[in-house]
Amino acid sequence: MPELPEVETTRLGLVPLIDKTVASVIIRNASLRWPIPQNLPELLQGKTLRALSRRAKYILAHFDNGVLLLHLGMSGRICLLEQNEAPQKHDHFDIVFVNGQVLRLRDPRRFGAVLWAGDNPQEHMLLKVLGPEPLEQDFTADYLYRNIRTRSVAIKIAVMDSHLVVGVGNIYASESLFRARIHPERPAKSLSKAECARLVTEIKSTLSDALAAGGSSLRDFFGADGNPGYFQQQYFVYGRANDKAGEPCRVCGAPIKMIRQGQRSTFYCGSCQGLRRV
DNA sequence: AACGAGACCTGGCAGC
DNA sequence: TGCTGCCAGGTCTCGT
Repeated sequence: MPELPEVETTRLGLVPLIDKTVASVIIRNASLRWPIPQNLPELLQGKTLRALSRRAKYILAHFDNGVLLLHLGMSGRICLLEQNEAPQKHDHFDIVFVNGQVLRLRDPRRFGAVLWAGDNPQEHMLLKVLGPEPLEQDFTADYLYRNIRTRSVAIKIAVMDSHLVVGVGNIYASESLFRARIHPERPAKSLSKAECARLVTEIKSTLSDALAAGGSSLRDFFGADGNPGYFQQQYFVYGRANDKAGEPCRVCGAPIKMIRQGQRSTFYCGSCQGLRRV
């Protein structure tokens, strides 16, 4: 589920909780990626949610006394319930508000996180090492070019590195490289400045398009089934091949290919994304 | 400094 | 039907 658009969609869905006060916090299973702090109930009880922001794939919930970090990992989902419901198997964490609304984290694989970052979240271990936001102005062709010049890893691996730029997950790495006509196995440092410019442009537009699509599915997102926002999306390459065969490229008709990079699946069109300047 | 592999977990599905 | 193995949207940590 959670690539950047899902996280942002989740954040927007929680906005109705702003200015609501916490009645209680329930930790059913603290063993996520890092343990949920046991003192969270005392920290949050009686405190009011003042704002919601996002950094990379972290949701920052700003309370009177500090910031709670929420990360969805691979399989996490946060639901806003209008009233309490019986928890299901993987419902690990609730924040119950005095008006009866409930923020509930469901995460089968438990790669997600719920952490207390105090009143200086930008200095938190996990946040202070992050690269620029892809949609902000400081993520430029020049920035990318300067920061991959010494890196021989494949460009697809590089753009998924959160120290370089945040928020580009496995789906959008493949999609952005396709749209920029760059082969995913190209060594990062082999990209020209013009290619960096294309890639930056396409990362921004791919994520913007996906955000718009995610936003459009907001109404469904917190429904009983928690429909993800991807159902109406048409990927150029992601998921359009397996080991044996590929569906035709939407641009040129050549079969999409699938390879493994860094233990993840990568999809590309060998014709549109030819290996040049290696 | 940079890289690759391993680690954390559960559920779903293909193949036998 | 039931078992086995592989795959999945993330990202930190460790050994080289």
